Amino acid sequence: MAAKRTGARSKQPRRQSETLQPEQEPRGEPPLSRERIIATAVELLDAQGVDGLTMRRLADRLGSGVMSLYWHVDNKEDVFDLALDSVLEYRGPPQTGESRDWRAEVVHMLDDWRGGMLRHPWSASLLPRRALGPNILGRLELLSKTLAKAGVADADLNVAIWSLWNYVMGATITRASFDLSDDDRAAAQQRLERLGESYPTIERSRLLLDDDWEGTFRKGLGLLLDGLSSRYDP
Amino acid sequence: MAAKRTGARSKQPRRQSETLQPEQEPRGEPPLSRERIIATAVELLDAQGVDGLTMRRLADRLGSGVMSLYWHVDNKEDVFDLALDSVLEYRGPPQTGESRDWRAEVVHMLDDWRGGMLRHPWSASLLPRRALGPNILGRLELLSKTLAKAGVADADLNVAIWSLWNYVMGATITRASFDLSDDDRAAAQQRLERLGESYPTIERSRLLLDDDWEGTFRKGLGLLLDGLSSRYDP
DNA sequence: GATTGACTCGTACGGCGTACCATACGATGG
DNA sequence: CCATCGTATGGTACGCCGTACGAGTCAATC
Repeated sequence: MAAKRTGARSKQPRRQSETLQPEQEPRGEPPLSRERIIATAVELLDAQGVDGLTMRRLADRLGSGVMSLYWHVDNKEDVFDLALDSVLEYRGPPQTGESRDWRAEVVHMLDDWRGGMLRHPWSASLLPRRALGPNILGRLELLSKTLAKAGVADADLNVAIWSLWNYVMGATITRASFDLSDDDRAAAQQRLERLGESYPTIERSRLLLDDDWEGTFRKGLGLLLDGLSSRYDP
Repeated sequence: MAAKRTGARSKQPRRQSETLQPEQEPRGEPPLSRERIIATAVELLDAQGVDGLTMRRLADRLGSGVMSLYWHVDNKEDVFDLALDSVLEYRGPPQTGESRDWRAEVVHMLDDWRGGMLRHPWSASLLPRRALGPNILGRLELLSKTLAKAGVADADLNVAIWSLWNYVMGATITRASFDLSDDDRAAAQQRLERLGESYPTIERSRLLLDDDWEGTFRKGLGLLLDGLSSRYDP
């Protein structure tokens, strides 16, 4: 059976010229490492989306063999977990630690969280399906601490946190998905126009064409925090 | 080439006995149809999750060849779209149409929406990634109409709708994901205990062990609607 | 009887994740 | 100096996937 396989262009074995000493890394690729794998995975995910990440492509980008990856990571799920956590780091609010009110602090962290996920649109929909990594737990801890300091009673703390979580996740997943396919909105608009009589109200309000994601997010978050405030610090 | 394939138990060509008229469908499998394919896909998704649905398994369950499916559906994505929409139908509020206040109406629809998705836990995380089908558009239209009738100004309508959407989607996706893996929570608890010092507040509030999803959902939704009410019908 | 259109499905292709195994190489220590 | 061993690399192969292609069956029609 003659191999019909594609190129597999032989990579010559590093031995390019013995007179020229190897310097450090002219172009022979730095060695594999967990960190480099994750960074490259994030690049690949940003460029090609969730389905675009395959172990083969990842190895290609790294200039290595596929199976070499498995020395550094357990499996593909592991790559997802690590890439996801790497994108959720939080450096904290910009100013001094004490001068701001709890509401500004909360809004800043949530906004930064959402921003990080939107810069890597594959991340939002991945987050709920994976175990919670250290960075997202850190954000929850900070949120928890801020709200507690603001006077939210222990009994109501979890409701408040999960409500904010739900809102941010829903907003970001929705936004990231719509972002990926602008034509979906065109298609939806067309469908709406064809079936105009079926959906008069959302057609009139141009719900699906609303472009002001940022503003809508902030205002909705405001509604939620209003609900919180009216209950806990009238 | 001897067929090494599995069973493929030859379906005799319906011609079983000309004296006995064919009844309707003794056990020869009803014929393939778009509807039967979708119903079976939903069964399979419920039983095995998103990754459990493959065209081969689907065909197996239907007692047909794999490629026969492609006469009735375009491709696997099509199957997802149809299965998803089939799960999002809304039959409306239980009582007479006029007597209830807008808030009860909204809560009922959103609760029913969430319930439907949780009965099919694969559906929630699928919804944002696919084009909006007629059933979910119908829900948005109803929501839109109810809020408009309740006095929400046109300019604020989209913010209100998207906020509710975000909240419901976030809550349901999160819940459905946690549902799938109870051990995630055990693992998270363990991690929290090992790293107790890193996350004291969320450990103390037992955030990740909170079991009252239903109650948390309702209370958070209450917060959001409070924010809405305080603005639009003080 | 020939033709057509609706429907079914076997085969095959390219791609996937990853198990298994052979290899290469620096450090160790006899 | 050679043997051994831990670290790291990667080729091959297996079983699974989605689906293109084209051959087949069968009822209705001419």
